[in-house]
Amino acid sequence: MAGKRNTSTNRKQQIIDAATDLFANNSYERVTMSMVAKACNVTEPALYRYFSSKEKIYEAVLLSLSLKVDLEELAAWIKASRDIEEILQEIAGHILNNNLKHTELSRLLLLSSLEHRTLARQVFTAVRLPYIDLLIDELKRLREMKLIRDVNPVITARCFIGMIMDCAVSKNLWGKMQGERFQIEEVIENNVPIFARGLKE
Amino acid sequence: MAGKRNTSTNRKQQIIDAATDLFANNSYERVTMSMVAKACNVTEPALYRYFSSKEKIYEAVLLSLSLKVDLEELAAWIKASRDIEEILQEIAGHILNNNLKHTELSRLLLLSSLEHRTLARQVFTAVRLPYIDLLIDELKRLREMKLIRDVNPVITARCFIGMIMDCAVSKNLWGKMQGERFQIEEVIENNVPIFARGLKE
DNA sequence: CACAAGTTAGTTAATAATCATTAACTATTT
DNA sequence: AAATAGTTAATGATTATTAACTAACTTGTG
Repeated sequence: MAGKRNTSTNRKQQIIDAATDLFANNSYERVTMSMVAKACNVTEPALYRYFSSKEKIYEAVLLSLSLKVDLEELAAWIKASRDIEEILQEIAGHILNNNLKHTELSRLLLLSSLEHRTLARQVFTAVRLPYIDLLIDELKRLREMKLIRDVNPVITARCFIGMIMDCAVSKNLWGKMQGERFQIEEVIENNVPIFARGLKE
Repeated sequence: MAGKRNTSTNRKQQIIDAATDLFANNSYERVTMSMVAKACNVTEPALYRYFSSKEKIYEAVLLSLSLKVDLEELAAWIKASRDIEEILQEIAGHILNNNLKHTELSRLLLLSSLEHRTLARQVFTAVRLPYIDLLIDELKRLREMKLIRDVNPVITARCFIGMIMDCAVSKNLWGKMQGERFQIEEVIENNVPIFARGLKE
């Protein structure tokens, strides 16, 4: 009945992918090994060949997510700019389109940070903090050049990133509300300029 | 051994209170009937006299929360104002201090909307939507008076409320980050003016 | 006022389902 | 033949829920 076999690395990645999908839509405890196994077309004990526990699978999922956050390119691009609106635009676009284009990710991260207290910090650090730190630097830089007002860079950065992440989550979660459904582009186009204008001197 | 007995209404409220606390700090599946029972100093089957299932307890918790959102007073206050900054300030303050002063609540609501798909809409409607609708009206009003720019009121309102709710959640969740811990007042004082300035003509 | 009869609030003990994990074994690949 | 990828079947823990019973209140009637 069994037939073909998969290679170890393939299978491992398949498990992570399937688990990512599941954890993004259900809480940690609601995802069962049976669900993961079924999604991979194997039996539950097969999973234990690759991960010693459910917790380890979860950790692998988080790790694979944080690896995807690479801000090198974005940072380089941004540091050449002197316009806060352009900078915010780029950051928002990067969050919404590049890294969190699978919007499951933003859900997963929020969800995990809400329920797994110990992992929350690590998740936050891996995904949210890099953006915040980048923006803090930019705010300081522009402030020194007197291009923006004297705001608290830490609070402001946290707030802006939070706003964008909330958009990412809300969009798919609450979808059509008040009779209207919006595209990410519309949301950025409307909100980023508001924030940018408020920062300008 | 048994001794005193509690009245039905007292006990029911006690169960809801205890469950609110538990659901706010653990996900739905992580909260067990045993935990709820212990918190109420009764045995598990006793809970079934008041609620026919765990799900029903959860629903009762959500219901009791949504009942607490009363915007009458806030709405009256706000409609007298012609200053967008003042309006945003009041709304933010109301969210952060009045309704979500037990920050567990905001966690619980976010968490539940993230994992219980069916209840998500109902939770959203109960807690988030009233604020959004109120702000939409105000934005339209001020726009007609040419006091703010021509922005999409729905997107803008959603975004602002999302930003504030994210602050409420983030504050307690991630607490001290980047070496600094902020008070809600500081956060409002920094962010609301940015948003308000960006909206002004 | 008394007090039996019924109702309500609670208990202990059992049930059935689900879940993560392990043991022991088999088939496939190298 | 050695190593790897997978299986079936069992285990033990936890869980929500129910059954069967008991103690404490309430009420209607003499």
